[in-house]
Amino acid sequence: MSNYDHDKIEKKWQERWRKEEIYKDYTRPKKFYALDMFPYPSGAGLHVGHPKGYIATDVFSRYKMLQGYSVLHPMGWDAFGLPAENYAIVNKIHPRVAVEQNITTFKKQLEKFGFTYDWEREINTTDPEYYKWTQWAFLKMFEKGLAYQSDEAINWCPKCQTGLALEDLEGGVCERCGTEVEQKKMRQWVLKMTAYADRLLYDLDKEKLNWEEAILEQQRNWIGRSEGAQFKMAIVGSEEKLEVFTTRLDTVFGMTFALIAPEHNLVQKLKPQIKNWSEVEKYIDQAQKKTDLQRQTEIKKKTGVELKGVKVINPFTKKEISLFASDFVLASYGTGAVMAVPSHDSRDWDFADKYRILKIQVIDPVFEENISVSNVYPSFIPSTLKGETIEDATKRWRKQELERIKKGERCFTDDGVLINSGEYNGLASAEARKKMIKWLEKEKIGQSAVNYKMRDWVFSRQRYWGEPIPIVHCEKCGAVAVPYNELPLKLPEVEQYEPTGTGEGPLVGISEWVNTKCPKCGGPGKRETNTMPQWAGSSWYYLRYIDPKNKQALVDKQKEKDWMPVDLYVGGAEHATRHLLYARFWHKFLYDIGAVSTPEPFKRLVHVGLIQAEDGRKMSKRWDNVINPDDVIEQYGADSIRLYEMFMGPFTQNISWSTKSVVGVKRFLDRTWNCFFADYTGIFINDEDRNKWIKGEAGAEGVTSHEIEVLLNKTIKKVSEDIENLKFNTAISQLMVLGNSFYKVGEKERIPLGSSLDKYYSESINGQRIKKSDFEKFVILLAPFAPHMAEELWSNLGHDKSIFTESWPEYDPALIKEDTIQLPVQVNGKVRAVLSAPADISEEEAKKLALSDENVKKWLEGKEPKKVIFVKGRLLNLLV
RNA sequence: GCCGCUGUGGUGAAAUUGGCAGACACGUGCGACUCAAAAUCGCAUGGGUAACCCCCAUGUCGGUUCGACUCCGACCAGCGGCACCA
Repeated sequence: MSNYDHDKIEKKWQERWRKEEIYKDYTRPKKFYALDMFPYPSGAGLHVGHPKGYIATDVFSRYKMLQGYSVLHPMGWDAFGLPAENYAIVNKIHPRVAVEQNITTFKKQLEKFGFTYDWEREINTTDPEYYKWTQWAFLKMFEKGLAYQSDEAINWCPKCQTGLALEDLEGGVCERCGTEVEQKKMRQWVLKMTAYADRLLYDLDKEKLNWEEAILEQQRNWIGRSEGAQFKMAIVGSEEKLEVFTTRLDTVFGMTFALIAPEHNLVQKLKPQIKNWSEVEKYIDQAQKKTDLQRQTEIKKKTGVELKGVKVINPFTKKEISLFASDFVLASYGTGAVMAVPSHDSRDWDFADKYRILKIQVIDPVFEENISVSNVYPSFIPSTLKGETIEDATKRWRKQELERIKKGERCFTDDGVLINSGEYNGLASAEARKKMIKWLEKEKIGQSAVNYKMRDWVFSRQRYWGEPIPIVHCEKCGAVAVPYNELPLKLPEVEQYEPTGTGEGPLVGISEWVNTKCPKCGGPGKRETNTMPQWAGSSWYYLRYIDPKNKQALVDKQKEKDWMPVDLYVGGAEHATRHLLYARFWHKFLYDIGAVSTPEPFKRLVHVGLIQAEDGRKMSKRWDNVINPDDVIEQYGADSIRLYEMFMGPFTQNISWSTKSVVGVKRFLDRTWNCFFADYTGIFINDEDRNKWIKGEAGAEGVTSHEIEVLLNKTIKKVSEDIENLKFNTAISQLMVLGNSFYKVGEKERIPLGSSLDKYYSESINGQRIKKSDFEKFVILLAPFAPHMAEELWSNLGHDKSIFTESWPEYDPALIKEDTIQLPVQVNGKVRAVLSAPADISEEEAKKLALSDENVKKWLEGKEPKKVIFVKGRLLNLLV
């Protein structure tokens, strides 16, 4: 026996696992699919934060294996995209070469953790055999009219020199490089994600996704569904109509002007009528020059220009009102024009203030006797003062509101009851909206309508390092799909892959690639030179792991059914509205064409908390605070870093790394080893004695006290539950409690490591030890977290087969209850004594016991308790 | 501004979901072992108090309750998302 040499032992087991492939048993009846968000192999290599999520899925995978599941736990590389390309440009190296190098580094680093990845299923989004199916899916969308070309203005990053999707922006700047984006009109490919908006929203609930509420909420907000009404207003002296969308049709009688986006084409159409055209034109010019960022910083400063000579008729009041062009109206949302009700919309209020426009109050913040509160204020209860009823508080609040509104101090934006609204007076807002929509329908000028914040997915990039879009442009036939049997359409090798800046991709320079035949008519055609965005390959990769070598289909249908949906998906929260939205959309499309069998890809999603540097900042080369896992593994071992990252705090929380704290789990592992296998534990008389214990020979088998037996069973229960709930930190702390108690069994006989042996050998050794089978249960519980040490212990305990062929221990429900408990006794709610008592002690008994306690007597001051509160097995509270 | 999350020792954090606040671990102090140091082992460690009984203590203020880290209300601070979406 010897002390634990983590480096040697971990390498040994990793080697054996690779050889024996014990994880690749896919024949068991129960299946579990554990998925990590695959990394982007950057040049910097891994820091200790990256593997945290991988460790979690690995712990879960090993736990499920021990429970008898076939577990799919794959890994791959998301290697297309701007960062690889920019890295390649800076380092003057081809992106393909850079990616290959980086993957080698990443893989080497990951392998040191002893993960259960099935590397035969490794995928790489830049592999033509992989992106063939990315292109295939695109063509399917093209076939169904879901991939289309558009010339709308889109977000353009002048530094990355490419168009971007809405999801690629962060507060008006490019998410990658932080440059302010511009609006640029250009030809681009767009995926019709909005066609799936409702399903993307409703399936979050309907499919009962076990996702964190925070991420569900982010998706809901991002999709941003608004229900309302859309209607047309006549323009005096013109055939044109002004169509608006509103969620507050109930305020329509308060409309005192209307607003239109400056770039709206109706403005151009009304030019002959507009008396101040030069002024209007100037405003449009200015508005177009503004960046998103400028617009955002100017939120409070509303600007606009009246279209003089244009009058719009409010269909409800038949009154003529003015029309203004203003850049706070978004051309891309709704109809690009809105009705303005200054009394009940804060933006219209600001605008009306500036241009001195009339405000008419049409909503009373009140409820009449015959209208219930919930009808008017579904989510609002005014705060009450001391002793005040809700009714009183509502009245007081209403009075206050009314005064403010009358004084013109307050813009009231909640629902209420209609006033100044003709026949609709007295109706609650919600009811009024319904009736007004009916009226619009009857008059045939409008109807109910739904709008989304989410936009269609701008899908083309004017860059080199991405999947080529498999389309040929033909003068006669237009955009024609590359035939399926010609896929993959390979990305050609080029000398120059720097962006052109012209709005065309760098591929445009390779004439022998660009010039081709039209697949339809055989005439001259030109290939599409835009490439797909980074998010394309990651939108369906989890399907390819299931069937990575398939040449006939994206995934085999039976295999897909066997594994999908993903049972546990772990990754960063930053993907809430990007990857996770795209992947769900892509998946739903594949579902619709019958390629997959489930409407949702990820049944359970957990987001991993970031590991920050010790200084609390993000780990980054820039701050020189990066911790490399290789160094930690070298010093403390893979099991230690695995255990530490799971133990450092709640899994989903951001926590700062602390190298100092790693020694805590390292000590725990060493103690576990030293329990029975250190050179001189003292609890064995000699190696022969130890071997007897291992073989279970009579007289050497040891005893487990009832106390420890209870603790062991409790630990089995807690560790199982905690792993299920990804509460790894408390699972480990429970394992430590159990481990410490094992260690303490032989405490008196244990020799401190490095001590002079003579001194100890003179003392008696009584050979106290626990039963081997109980220690083995503990080792299995530890195995998902510290697999290397568990295997080594297991083999030292006399087993030939891997510990992962064993089964997860079950607890005995009879043995998780303690016989005696520490019963707290309170007097007037304060603990005055803690008494040892049988767990099932009755109230009478407990009271008797408590009344005999000195300290309890003292606090009772001789009085008889007026009331006794007894919670069985919990506490006793005496009130006097 | 709107939406969501979080606030507990010197530090990372626990708390069976309303029942002994601080499990487990880091750090620190003292002790054992050692010529010495490291490692290892033991004891202590929220604050007040010399100390016990005790008193105070889970961001702040209030409420419900026999009893609140936990539930309710208001506020404060921090983090994340969205941001003129009509």
